[in-house]
Amino acid sequence: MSTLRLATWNVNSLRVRLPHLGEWLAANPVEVLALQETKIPDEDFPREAIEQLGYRVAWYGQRTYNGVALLARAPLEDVASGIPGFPDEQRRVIAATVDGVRIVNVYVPNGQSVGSDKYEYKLRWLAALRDYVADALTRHPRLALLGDFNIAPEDRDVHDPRAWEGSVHVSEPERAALGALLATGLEDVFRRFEQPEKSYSWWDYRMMAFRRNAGLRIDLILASAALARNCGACHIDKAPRRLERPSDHAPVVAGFDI
DNA sequence: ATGGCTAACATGGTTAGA
Repeated sequence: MSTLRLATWNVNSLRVRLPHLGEWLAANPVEVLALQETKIPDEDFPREAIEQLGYRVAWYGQRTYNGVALLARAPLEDVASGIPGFPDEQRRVIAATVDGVRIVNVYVPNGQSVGSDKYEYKLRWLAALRDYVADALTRHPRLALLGDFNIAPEDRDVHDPRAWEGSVHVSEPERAALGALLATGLEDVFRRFEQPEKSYSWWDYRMMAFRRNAGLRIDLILASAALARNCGACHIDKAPRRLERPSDHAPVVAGFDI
């Protein structure tokens, strides 16, 4: 029996956030960390800088946009990039098996605005992800799907549900797509535990949104039943959002007995 | 009021994020 701590963090440029990443991992030596929006082409990935922090790493990135990486203390096995059968130039998914647990790290498309081409892409992308995860679950009973989902699951995950009503990140089709993901046999482990009211993981850079706690909870850790039942804790760490030049997202952490 | 910040790319203004 050991503890597997999983974390997810949209760093909004790994280059800019490397100092924060080093500080955070020193204080929070999780076993696995899923990063999104690395914004670095594969050939320029700062592998040595990550390894010096004591982690192995697998990455799948591109210039300027998107990009994901998986950091782990233990070896990353059966690394897979993208969604099989869903050709996509945008690099948003990387998966690996760590300590016998399948980890799928996702950066779900933003969707821009309801009805836009990007919104339609987001829904198509989520449908493909559902099929991918459903298939993976048949081979990996212990599976975690974590990352930036760009969907607030419920109104309590939104600072001002009235203002956001019907808009991208909360619209009914997006929430239905998240529901279809959960229906494959996954659970949002954050809600297994008592949490502070108005818990969010993202705050706009503008209008002093962080100081006003005007945020959304869109960064999630979903676990299969076999994994979720052994989840001992889950929390959002707001500390890095208070630093100088922060990411607009905060890390989310969950611990599992495996 | 569709702005407001931040990052990338480029080296000033556009694109994108959420």
